[in-house]
Amino acid sequence: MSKATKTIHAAMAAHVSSALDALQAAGTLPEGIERGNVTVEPTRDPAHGDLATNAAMVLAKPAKTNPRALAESLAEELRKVDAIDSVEIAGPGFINLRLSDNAWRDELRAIAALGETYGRSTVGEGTRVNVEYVSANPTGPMHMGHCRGAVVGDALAGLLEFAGHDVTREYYVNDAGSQVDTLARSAHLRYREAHGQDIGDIPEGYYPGEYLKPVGEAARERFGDTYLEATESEWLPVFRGFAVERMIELIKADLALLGIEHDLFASEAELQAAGKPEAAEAWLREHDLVYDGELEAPKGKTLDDWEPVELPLFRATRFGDDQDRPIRKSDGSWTYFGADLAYHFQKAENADALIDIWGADHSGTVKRIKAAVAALTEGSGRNVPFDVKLVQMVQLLRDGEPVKMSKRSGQFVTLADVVREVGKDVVRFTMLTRKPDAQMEFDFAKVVEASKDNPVFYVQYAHARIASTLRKATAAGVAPSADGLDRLGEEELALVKVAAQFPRIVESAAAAREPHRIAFYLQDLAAAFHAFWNLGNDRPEMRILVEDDAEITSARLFLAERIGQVVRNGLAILGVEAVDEL
RNA sequence: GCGCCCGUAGCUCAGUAGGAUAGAGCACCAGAUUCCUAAUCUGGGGGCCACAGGUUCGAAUCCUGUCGGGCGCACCA
Repeated sequence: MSKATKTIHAAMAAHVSSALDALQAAGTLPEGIERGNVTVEPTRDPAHGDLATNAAMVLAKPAKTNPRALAESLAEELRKVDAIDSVEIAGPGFINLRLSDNAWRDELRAIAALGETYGRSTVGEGTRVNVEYVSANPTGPMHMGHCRGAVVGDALAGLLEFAGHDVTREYYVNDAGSQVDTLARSAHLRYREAHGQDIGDIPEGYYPGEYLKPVGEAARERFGDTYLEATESEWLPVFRGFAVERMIELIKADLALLGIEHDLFASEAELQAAGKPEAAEAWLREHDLVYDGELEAPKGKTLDDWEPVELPLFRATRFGDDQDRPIRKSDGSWTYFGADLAYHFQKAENADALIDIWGADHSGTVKRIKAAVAALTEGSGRNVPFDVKLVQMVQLLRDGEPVKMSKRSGQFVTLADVVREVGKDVVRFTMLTRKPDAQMEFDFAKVVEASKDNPVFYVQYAHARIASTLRKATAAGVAPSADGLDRLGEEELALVKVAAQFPRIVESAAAAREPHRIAFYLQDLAAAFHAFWNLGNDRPEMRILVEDDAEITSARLFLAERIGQVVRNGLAILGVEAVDEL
């Protein structure tokens, strides 16, 4: 990023860093000191100034001096910086910085110059991150149980991209397990139905959902009566492939409603056909990470049919798991874990870091798959950071009453229904108004409510207010302009200070891999804007549009336009569209 | 029995890689309204950050233990 467009917080961090360099050059501070803990952040209390650094406190010990003395030298360096108005030492050794009003006005110009790239970061340094999310079994349409993981995964992917990573959005299709046999049988049943046969009630062990009827119809069109009288061993493989293909189309269409499009659908069946699990096993055996052994009977619960069997076991305990894990079943086929392990090896081939988004019900399997990736790192010497993000359940409510769902009868609330009812943007934003590892409620009535209690509305309203004001200004023949920015005072600059935080919020949210922080930030920004707006209620001279003062009006319009820009940029990360009218 | 997640205001939740006097909304109390969008606004009360130790300049945050809640613990997927 060029110096001209360096955002203010980045610039200040750089100034502190240069000041420390100067102290080292002068011998005040020893060379080679670890600065990782040095922070430059906004203060909580405006009385402390705009920014504070803990540098003196953190570095005092390794520098073998006391914090106040070090703070004095550092303060002296920082006073040389133009943008800094005052430097004060406070408390145990905080250095409080107050920036000049012009520095904040410049930030406004920077937002204007950078436009939709304001807040973009290069911290990702182009590292290739693979985010795997959704990965619902291809046996039916998406239901609300999949929704949160889908949104969180997609928003995280967007966030990492914005922070400078090269992101791959991947979906793992579990098309090799026994549930696909069930799908194929259910589809064949509907195929017979489509030929006019009376299939009666859907038997136990079949998927009952209506969504398979069109699949049966399509099968009739494709295959005619070829498989009507055939034996199961003849039609099963055909119907597996056919039904899975249809289900993936269905799922892609559902995801599209949410604005989600994966880069890659990785098939478990193809993975197995390509011999990836065998290759992984061979490699692990070479490195003594897989051996043949017996599992102990599970403790704390009694299994009547427990029999010790020798199986190929992965040494998961070596990487922190509670027991070693079988990669093949006694019949020689792959366990889910065995295939999943190979799948993660495959993903790691084309990525520098892996992230999985899972439902919380899979928490028990986190350790073994983390162990698998750790083993890959150990065996190959290539470090592949791997994160599993668990997403908690969503309780669906309608006016406070739980929405009944029964998977057994095939009656569940589909994602498509919900998106059609409340809209994509409401679903996406609402899913991000709580940190993912906390359970949340989703009330159909509340999420569409037009009040400030509804975060989606509150943020959109800020954007719409700005758009409306700009429209009104245009009609009155006034345009935004940076010419009168000097006229912007304390109240306006308070708003700029919130907006200016956006780039660092992006960086910290990306580092923590927590897209919900963007949603919370946008609420803060919207609140700051609404607060500024409300000043005009009691003080007409504080309104954006001030009659008989074109200069202040233009300057405030310039400000408003920039706030709208930051709101848009934030919403764009989350995949939510900003609206100009409500 | 073991593992993971969680415990912050009456309620729902934040808390920015350990920072200064722990925040917001709802609810409650007291006020405001000829308004660029009142689709509200201003102010106020309200906390042993589950509990007890520890680490350090400093802990809601990190470590240990206890209590309480949730989830998981098969060659399932």
